[in-house]
Amino acid sequence: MPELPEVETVRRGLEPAMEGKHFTKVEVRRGDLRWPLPKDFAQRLKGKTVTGIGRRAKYLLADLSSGDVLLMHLGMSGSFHVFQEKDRQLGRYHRQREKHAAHDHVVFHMSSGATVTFNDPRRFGSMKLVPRTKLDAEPFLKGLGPEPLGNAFDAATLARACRGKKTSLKAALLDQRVVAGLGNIYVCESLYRARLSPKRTASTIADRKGEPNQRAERLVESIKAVLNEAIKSGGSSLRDHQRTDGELGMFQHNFRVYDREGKPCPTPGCGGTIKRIVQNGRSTFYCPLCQK
DNA sequence: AAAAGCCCCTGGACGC
DNA sequence: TGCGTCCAGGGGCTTT
Repeated sequence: MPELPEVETVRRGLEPAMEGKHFTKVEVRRGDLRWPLPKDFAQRLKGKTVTGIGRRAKYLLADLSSGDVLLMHLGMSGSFHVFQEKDRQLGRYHRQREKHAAHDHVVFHMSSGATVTFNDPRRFGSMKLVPRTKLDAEPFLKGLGPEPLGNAFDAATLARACRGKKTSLKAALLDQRVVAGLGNIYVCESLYRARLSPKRTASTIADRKGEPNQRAERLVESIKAVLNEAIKSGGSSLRDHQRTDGELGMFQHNFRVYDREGKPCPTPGCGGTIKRIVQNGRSTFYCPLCQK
């Protein structure tokens, strides 16, 4: 489900509930997520204080007073829900949770009285405890490319990463080693805004020396703009993504191409029709007329 | 080494 | 209403 804007939305929702608080109780109802949680998972969290919650690409990282970092990934269908004591008193907890409670796999009880529930129907999500001193060597994080919203991500960086790549631009942008945090939606939307075809060979945004051309400039600008707008809207809610307060993200209403097969291209004067193709086994939506 | 394919899993939408 | 089929915001691992 969640790409960078959704994960960032979740991070911001978890922050007030968890930062500076300690775990009073941790329930593991189903430990068989993408990778099984270790036997001592709950025990290693209990009593520890969350000193901060960060994000790297689509990973959430909770820094703990024990020196561990709790690494969390939402997979395709994972979500976190925060309930305050007053929610429970008002009966909100029960009303909102009963339908999905079967997939509440991990529950954090925080010293603030807040309950943080990890729900994940497909169980592609994961959690892992890593000593902070070993974070640099963490395999899941090690190969990740630059953060697309960071200053280090610019046309030169992207062009260098795409230099000599024979694969499609779409596949290159989905590759987390090239740029970290984009997924199927925001790749499609970025390519549309940059007026670049998803079928274009990735290396064509750079010259032979790997220097960026004007396509690379446009693409980087589009990526940053789309992600920033999406974060402002609380992400996109298609099937599973919700904010930690249960409210929906709103960016799906701003999709220009994603999931809009057969609809008119929104580019003024274009007159094209959004097409769906399959690349590397995943849907791509684009306008064949104005995306070259 | 790079690129593409396979798979993990559940549920919703669709056609018959 | 009850199937069966296809599809889904990811990504590690395996194969080509």
